Amino acid sequence: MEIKSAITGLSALANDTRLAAFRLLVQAGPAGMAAGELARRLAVRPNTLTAALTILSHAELVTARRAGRSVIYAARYETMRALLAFMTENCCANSLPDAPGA
Amino acid sequence: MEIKSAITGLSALANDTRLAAFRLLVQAGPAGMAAGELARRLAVRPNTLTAALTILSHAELVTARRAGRSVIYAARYETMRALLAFMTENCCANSLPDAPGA
DNA sequence: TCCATTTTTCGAGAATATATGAAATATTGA
DNA sequence: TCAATATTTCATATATTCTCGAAAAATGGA
Repeated sequence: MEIKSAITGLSALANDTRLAAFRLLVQAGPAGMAAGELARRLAVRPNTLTAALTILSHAELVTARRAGRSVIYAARYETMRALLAFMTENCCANSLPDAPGA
Repeated sequence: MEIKSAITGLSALANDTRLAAFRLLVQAGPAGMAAGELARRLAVRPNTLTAALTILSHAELVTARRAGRSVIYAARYETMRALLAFMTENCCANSLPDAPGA
């Protein structure tokens, strides 16, 4: 993962609504969750949630698929895994395992 | 780590200058690096770097100590470790190990 | 087709973030 | 004390982010 992608991912998750939405989607698993259901659980307006999901989607942290009238969103685990790997490898170098400054 | 701290940390790292500064500090190890040296390597103005370091410091991702005329900054590995742990546990639930959606 | 449901798009405004020049502060040594 | 070095603070201008109401678009069923 490149720095640019990492910052996009970090930015996407660095927001209450988006982080909460992503966590719910992770819990929901591959089956995902409808946008409306997400909005209800997070107590945010539909259009606000759409904005949040658009940003998460642009960061490739979620996918969207239509099912009837609903749009089902699901977490993209691979991207999250790549982001965590980047942070561990590039930001923690080989420092964290030994914890020299902890 | 609480959600609030996680978002503070994610926000702090979600910026080119700050992420680059943090990476340099991680590479520098516990010895840290002077603000001026960081500014030179990152090719940013001193006051811009101060702003970046202030945000990282507020997120408890770096520490500062004065050494003569210089101020030495160092990465706080413990906070970074806690942030990664939070992201792994709370955002990836138990999903990532099995990679059901990858 | 008509209507209800679900989600998205649009436009606007408030709030926040970012980078800057200039000035101020802290430290050292002559 | 004075000057040089290193960093921070301040005020500001620009840019971006965030949320919202209203309207539009997509879908399914009567």
